[in-house]
Amino acid sequence: MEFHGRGLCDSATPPNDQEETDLRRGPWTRDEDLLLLNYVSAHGEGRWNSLARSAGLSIGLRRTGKSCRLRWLNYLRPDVRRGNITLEEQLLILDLHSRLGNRWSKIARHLPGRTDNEIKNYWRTRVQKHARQMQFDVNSKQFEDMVRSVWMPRLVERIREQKQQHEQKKPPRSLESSCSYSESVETQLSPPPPPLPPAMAPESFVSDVDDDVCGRWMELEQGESMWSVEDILWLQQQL
DNA sequence: AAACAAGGCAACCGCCACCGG
DNA sequence: TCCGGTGGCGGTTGCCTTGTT
Repeated sequence: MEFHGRGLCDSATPPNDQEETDLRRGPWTRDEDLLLLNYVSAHGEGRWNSLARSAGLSIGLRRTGKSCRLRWLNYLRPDVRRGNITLEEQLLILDLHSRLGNRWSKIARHLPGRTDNEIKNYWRTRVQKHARQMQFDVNSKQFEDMVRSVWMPRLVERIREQKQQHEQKKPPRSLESSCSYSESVETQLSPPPPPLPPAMAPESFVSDVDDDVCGRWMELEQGESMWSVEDILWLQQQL
């Protein structure tokens, strides 16, 4: 879906007179984006409040420092990655969330190009929705256990299926040497994340993933929704 | 075609930790 | 030690798009 939401207004509709004299709020215009981009490329990140003051005086960017920072981090930063959350990313988010909880910024550090806001939105709109559909409290131990013991293995299964379909369409190519799931996460998604607490996943699950996830994190660009109707039926059979 | 509902996501808000004076 | 400024973080809001009736 091509959606700019509150994030981008057409610059042909300028703010009204009252807003001209005050700090602006709401959607950013293309002109504002350009001003911020130019300023950051010239002066670098950080010191957002002084940036806002300076830019407000000199180039007419009437935004708070907080607003500038948020716009830069979530939208304008050159390494921001857009598009669907891939199956591998879904798996990683589930895994990390089970260990870290709602520490979105920490989770985001393990997914290059993804912002904490994006991951948070993904969790709230997709994961919580399906938890509700299955009548689970998303904060319960029961839900966490099911994510680890049922949903994550299912995701791995789907990754495997996707891989097989992928390889049927492409000439075979050698994979990197096999490594564990956790190793693959640590090495494929730079920058290197801080050490995680010991995995709570059953050993069978961890070993299950070994050769399947390793070496393929960057291959599959196009994700799909986490749970289809078939998935939910399948899960219900497992319970 | 219009009205409505649901989904998705950018942006805001309030709190907190950190740092320098 | 205190205090104000600043930036980071998680929760929440509100608007646009898409799907359905």
